[in-house]
Amino acid sequence: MAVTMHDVARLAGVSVKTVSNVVNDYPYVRESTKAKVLDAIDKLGYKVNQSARNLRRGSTGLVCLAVPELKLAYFAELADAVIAAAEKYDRTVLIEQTNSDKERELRVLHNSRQHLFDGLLFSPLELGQEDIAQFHVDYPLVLLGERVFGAPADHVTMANTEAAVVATEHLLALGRNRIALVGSHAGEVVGSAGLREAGYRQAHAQAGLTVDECLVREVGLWHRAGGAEATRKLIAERIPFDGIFALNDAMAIGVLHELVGAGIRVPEDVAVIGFDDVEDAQYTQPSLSTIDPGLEWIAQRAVDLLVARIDEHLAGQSPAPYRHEVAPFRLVERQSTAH
Amino acid sequence: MAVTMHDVARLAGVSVKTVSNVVNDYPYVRESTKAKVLDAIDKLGYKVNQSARNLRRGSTGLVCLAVPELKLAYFAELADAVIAAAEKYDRTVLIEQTNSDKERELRVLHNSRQHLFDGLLFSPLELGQEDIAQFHVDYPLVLLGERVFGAPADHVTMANTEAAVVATEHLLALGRNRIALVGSHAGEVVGSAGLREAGYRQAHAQAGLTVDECLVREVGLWHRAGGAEATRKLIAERIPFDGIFALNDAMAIGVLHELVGAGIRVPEDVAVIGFDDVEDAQYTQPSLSTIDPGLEWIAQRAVDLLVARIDEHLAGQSPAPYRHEVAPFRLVERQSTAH
DNA sequence: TTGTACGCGTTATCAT
DNA sequence: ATGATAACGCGTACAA
Repeated sequence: MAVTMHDVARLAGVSVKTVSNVVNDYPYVRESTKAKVLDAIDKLGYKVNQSARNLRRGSTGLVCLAVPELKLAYFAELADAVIAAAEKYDRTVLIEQTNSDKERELRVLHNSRQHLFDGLLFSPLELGQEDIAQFHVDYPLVLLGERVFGAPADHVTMANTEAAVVATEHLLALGRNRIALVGSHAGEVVGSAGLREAGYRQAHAQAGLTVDECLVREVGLWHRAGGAEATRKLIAERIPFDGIFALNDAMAIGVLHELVGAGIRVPEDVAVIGFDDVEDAQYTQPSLSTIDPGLEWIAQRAVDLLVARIDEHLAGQSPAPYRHEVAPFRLVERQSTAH
Repeated sequence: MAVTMHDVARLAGVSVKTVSNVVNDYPYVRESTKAKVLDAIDKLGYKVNQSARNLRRGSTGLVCLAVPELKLAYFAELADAVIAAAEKYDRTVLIEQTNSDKERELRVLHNSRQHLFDGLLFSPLELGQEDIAQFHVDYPLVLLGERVFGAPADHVTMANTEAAVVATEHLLALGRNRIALVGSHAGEVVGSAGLREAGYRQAHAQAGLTVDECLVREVGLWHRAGGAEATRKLIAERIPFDGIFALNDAMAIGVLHELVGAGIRVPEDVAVIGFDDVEDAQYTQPSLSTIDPGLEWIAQRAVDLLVARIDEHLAGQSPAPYRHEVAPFRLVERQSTAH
């Protein structure tokens, strides 16, 4: 059977409270007693029972990060950054994959393992503005991404539209004026697709150009395969283009693969830019220009906010006004848009 | 305050036991009472308190997966596969990153959040054969990877040496006989590096060739940057080579990047093969030949074994003999080794 | 089929 | 500086 505080207390000849004091670094413990207790702990191989501690404390020290898919480099890097940020607060991160499944997103939010984590960092993909009521939960929640705005929760986003304007302007400045957009979600207004596409259009408008709609290519799931397929079609349909703005790096990688495979030179024939600045972008052939959306910043800020909310929640305070924070972004120029 | 079973019981006009019965799908509950209880649960928004349940049950339903780094595509894909496999058993996966830090690996194994998870799936990188005593833990443990053999735990591995033989033979069959090895760990015997290098050497020996030692390149951390750097050096030192076996795909991606960047044609001038069959391997330029080590199989099997051990542990049985299972692998031919 | 009462291992509130 | 004791919320003998 597992060894408990009582066992330790008995062996050390003290009360459980004293053992608890030692374990929790309560300052007013005589050195000699502390030594006795530590000795007993060592002898018995005692480990705190987290379940009991959690029950008593009413919190678990766990923070949940819910993302669509870890296989997507962006989310793997986000998870990495969140874990690092949470560590500073001595908190463990529980990762949930929602697999772009609405059911699962709802489950994370509601049923899920309630009371298992103290707070949730949620990056929804399927739930949208119309589901805003769902985000009314009674535990600390911080939203990531651009699917939902105005929910009763803190929200950390990136400057999608502004960054997309910069990316598009970068291509335009290269003298490209038939820039294909890869990754559009028709009819979407909020959401990364909608917001980034808006930037693409805005940059064109500001340059006095009209967008040729047959250059705007729909891709549902932003995976490499989608980018590759969109490019194949673009080529097959003999639509002329001299630039491609892929709405994320995964698709851009697929785009590059197809272009180079088809003997189209990048950037000479077609300049390509992505979005995310995933590590892989440095190692594509040619290396990929992209937008660094401030991932580290986002992770750090989101964890800061969440931890603050958790403390607030545990203290029984009523919530301070919700905040919406936007990460600073940066254009990263590499070979795929060199001149 | 959070709503408890007592609140539900009171509202439904039954005892807590009945509420508990309903919540846990105990079959012998009258339909009418069940309905009353469910109704009350709904009205109050009651959620089971996991901490209390865990304490009472003596288990948490959590399984921990400890990997070096999620940013490495291989581990992200492993995590994905493990989460999927665990789901079949209704178990949640807690991911710990050890960042190739020995301290952290020990912490996961020992201090860590004992009693927070029911079992551990551990892929060590720094701990090795000399630390085998450390693996003597009193909770269910399944080892992944090739750092430690003969520990008192189930172990799921891949056929490193055999697969490396196949990869090397594949290059040799192309007529390449100056094959550089990227990712060596000098002096390592077990461990992915040692085992795969052994396969490389074995294939050469079987073909009656001797390995030119200046083709064997050391890379500590198997990241893209390491592969790129090794390739740069190989070129700078003017060492002739017509093939490269990178010991994982991340390095192979770095290798490809440097080769193509230096104007060396792949596969015409230099054929390249990797190891892991990460999704990215399909999208490099040219696409990367590699070894599919049976990741899904590994994840599934590891979870099966772990869950079995957990059940055994909870039942208080003494452990059945430990098993060592080896996943089936497969050579994946792509453009980087086409002829 | 349902209710009562106790214990899981901690931490918190008092005392002393 | 330390000890006795009562919660925390749930599951489960045992009883009814």
